[in-house]
Amino acid sequence: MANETVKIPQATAKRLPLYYRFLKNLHSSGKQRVSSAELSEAVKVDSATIRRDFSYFGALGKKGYGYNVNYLLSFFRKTLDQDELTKVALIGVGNLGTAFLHYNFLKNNNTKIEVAFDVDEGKVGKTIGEVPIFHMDDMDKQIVAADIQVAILTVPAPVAQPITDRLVQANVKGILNFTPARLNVPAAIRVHHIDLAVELQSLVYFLKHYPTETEE
Amino acid sequence: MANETVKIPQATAKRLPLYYRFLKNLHSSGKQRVSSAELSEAVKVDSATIRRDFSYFGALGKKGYGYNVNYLLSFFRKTLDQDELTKVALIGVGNLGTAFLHYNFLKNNNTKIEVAFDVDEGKVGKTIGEVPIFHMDDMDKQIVAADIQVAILTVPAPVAQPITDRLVQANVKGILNFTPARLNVPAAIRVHHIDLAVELQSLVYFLKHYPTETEE
DNA sequence: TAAACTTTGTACTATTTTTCACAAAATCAC
DNA sequence: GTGATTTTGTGAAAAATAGTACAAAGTTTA
Repeated sequence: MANETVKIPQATAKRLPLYYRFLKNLHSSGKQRVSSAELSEAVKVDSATIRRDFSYFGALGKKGYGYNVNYLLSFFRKTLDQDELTKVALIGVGNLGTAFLHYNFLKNNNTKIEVAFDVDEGKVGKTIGEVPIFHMDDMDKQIVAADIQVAILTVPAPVAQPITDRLVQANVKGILNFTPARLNVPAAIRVHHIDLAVELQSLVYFLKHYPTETEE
Repeated sequence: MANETVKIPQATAKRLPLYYRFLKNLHSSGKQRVSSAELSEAVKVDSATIRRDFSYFGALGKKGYGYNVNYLLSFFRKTLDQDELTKVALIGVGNLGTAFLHYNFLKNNNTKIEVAFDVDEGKVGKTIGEVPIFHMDDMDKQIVAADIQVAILTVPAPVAQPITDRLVQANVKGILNFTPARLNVPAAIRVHHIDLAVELQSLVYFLKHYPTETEE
């Protein structure tokens, strides 16, 4: 499962999907080769950092030439397990949840939202972006049955923890948490936290206190 | 404007809004005092890190006692400029944009979405969450007139850069970018980038390659 | 073929962030 | 009031991340 030889630094691992997307862009625009300097310009990451990131996977480039787009792309496809589908459930079909359902993650991606859940009877039974919406009461059963590995949590904050407990029970391994709640989960479960209000506030803080500073 | 004595580390600055929110919770639940250990449990940040973060602002706590919730709260309110309102514009009233408009940022916060823009004539003229929606053609004029400082960018990727150029022209100082595009802006403009697809992909990568590892 | 040029991969250095661990100061219990 | 307990604030160490600079190895040009 963990099939790389060396442990990749977390900071690097977070940039991989970004690299992958830009490589896809380059590929579809017909580009054959690319240098770390060009890539740097596009993704706004220092070119040395990019070369270092790539080097964790071995020597992927050629001196004086750069990187072969096709080679790099197929390498990353393997590395990011683009061939292996990860099944996702969306919990909470509010505005944010609906945005996710329309945002078709399946395209060229290794994740697919298979099912969505909500308490609103007006939504249950409908389909958004080809994803069927079920009632929250059926969540646990359905998630186990469909062998869902990841949940996107877009529910009101007060119910975030109890629902999380149910997700853990249902064998979910990762949670993308959009609620402001900080979730309590066993160590084996991975939670990524995206807090929209905090993002906006911290942007404002930086604006006021770091007048002209380097980027995030 | 930059009114703290010392430069606060960026990592610390990003945690401040989080601390602030949990302090508000504690306050409204009637708690008088709190230790770094308790806070650590709640926000999932190491207690030593919390103490260090606080210490950048001076000695806010009392040994053997902890921190006074009221004192800390009013201190952070000042520090985070909760009294000073930052005006925000929302560009692109799709699903994600609509989610923002319903998410009433005004409550207890220092930011307010004043106006929204879209190209869809069906949306122009309407109001969502008390925020009026104007046509994109009027954006530049309106943003200058309303003295908007921050823009939330929830538009399709292909138009992200041209719209950004207009925002820069209109004197916007910060952009919260939800499009996959990496924006080119002058050094003085701050861009925070939240890439939903990348977040999901990197969660999946961590799940597959770091079986039981520490949190993000 | 040879000289000029390009670009990687990485040793080394710098910076940032986190954590340990403990003295000092205060609280708490009785 | 006194001793046990709690908890901060921070020096120092460790860990993580980023950036500089350059030899090496290739490409390109002519």
